[in-house]
Amino acid sequence: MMSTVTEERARARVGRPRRIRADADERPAPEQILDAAAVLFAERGYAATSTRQIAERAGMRQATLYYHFDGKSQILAALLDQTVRPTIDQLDRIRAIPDPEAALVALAELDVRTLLEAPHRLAVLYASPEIAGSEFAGFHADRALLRQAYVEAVARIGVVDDPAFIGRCCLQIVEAATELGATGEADDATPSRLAAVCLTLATSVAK
Amino acid sequence: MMSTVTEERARARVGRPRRIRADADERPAPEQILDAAAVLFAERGYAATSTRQIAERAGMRQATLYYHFDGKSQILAALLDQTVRPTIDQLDRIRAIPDPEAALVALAELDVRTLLEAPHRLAVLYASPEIAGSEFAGFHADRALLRQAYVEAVARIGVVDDPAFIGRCCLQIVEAATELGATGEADDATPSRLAAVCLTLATSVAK
DNA sequence: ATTATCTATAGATCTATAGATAATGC
DNA sequence: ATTATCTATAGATCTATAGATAATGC
Repeated sequence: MMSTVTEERARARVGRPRRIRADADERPAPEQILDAAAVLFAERGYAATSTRQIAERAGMRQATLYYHFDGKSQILAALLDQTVRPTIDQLDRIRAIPDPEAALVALAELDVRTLLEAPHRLAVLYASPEIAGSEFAGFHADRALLRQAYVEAVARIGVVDDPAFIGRCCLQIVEAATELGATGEADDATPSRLAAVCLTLATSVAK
Repeated sequence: MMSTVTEERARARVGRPRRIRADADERPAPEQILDAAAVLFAERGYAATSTRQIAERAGMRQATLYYHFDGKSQILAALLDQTVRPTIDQLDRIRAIPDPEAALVALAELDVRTLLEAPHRLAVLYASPEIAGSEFAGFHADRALLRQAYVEAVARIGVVDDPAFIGRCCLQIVEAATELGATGEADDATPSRLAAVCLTLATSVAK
């Protein structure tokens, strides 16, 4: 009964305390690790980032990472998942939008927003051979679902000859968001502008 | 005088012979090294490729690389240069094309062809944080020249409101070539198709 | 007892340099 | 003498595991 009156005091953490106290960061350790890793992976790449650097930035010792993740690749896999999950989860809702043009725009806008909000714009790694390995097969399968959704959306509009190609181009344009974000060129208007570019491509008869 | 009659016999190589004879490869060592490195960098990334792996594939011992290049980063720098040099060298010629639309198409087609012909489509590394370092500043400066050329080309056409943004999108579309090439989706028609997409973007009034 | 951390380290790298060596060139 | 290679290695990593330890929970 008295135990309910612990509002003010931060809940004491179970387990041996950290040696380097990253004070005021009350988030669970896995979240701190993912956040630290995202910054470093996006800044210098996956292979060039060591587990020691990740741990240091997360305020813990290198070996502690392995209590929370099975290995370095699992950390990246979790992060990559965050860059596609929100969009994937809404694909059905988007497919149900009656107006085909509105559906493509909705898909592109959502995707751009997801990429820009993803931890430290991790999608800069998308094209990199660093993530070609089979450890990341789950991510690649998800990204294929997304690509397919663009192709479908373009096909539904029904203007262009080759929806597979144009859908692919749309995905490419949307993923430009990450680079725009990284160089500070992105703002609130970016999602709708990139979506407008996709719509232009999907509704212009090839000359 | 007699020395001119050495056609048939392969010219004997100066220097200690290689231990592992990569027979029938008569190219100069630096070329063999660049070729080996391009394959590996494109397949697994820069940081994840060791100098030992490069040397092995090039048919020599790891230390031998350092006779020809100052270090691993110089190898990548030389390769990156090859992915932009042919286009950069022709920028003036392209700027001189009288018809603005033809100029944009020529720029995009040339660039796509350069990217597809570059050693093992090394441009897959373009977006990667692995090459963000200052060792590659020369490459980044060249790429900025290219980006500027797209913006200019779009501005010359004079249809869209925001040539900077649309030019940026064109560059992104052109660089899609590398990924298309890597997944086997590219063919002879790819340069003109991607160029057509750029033209569509540059000549469609935003809706 | 359970949890989350720590210290310490094995074993496998990796880059770059030093210095020897085996060819050709003159 | 010059060139292009080799062998050997220093010194600095890096990932992952083993096992100890310092908290809370019951």
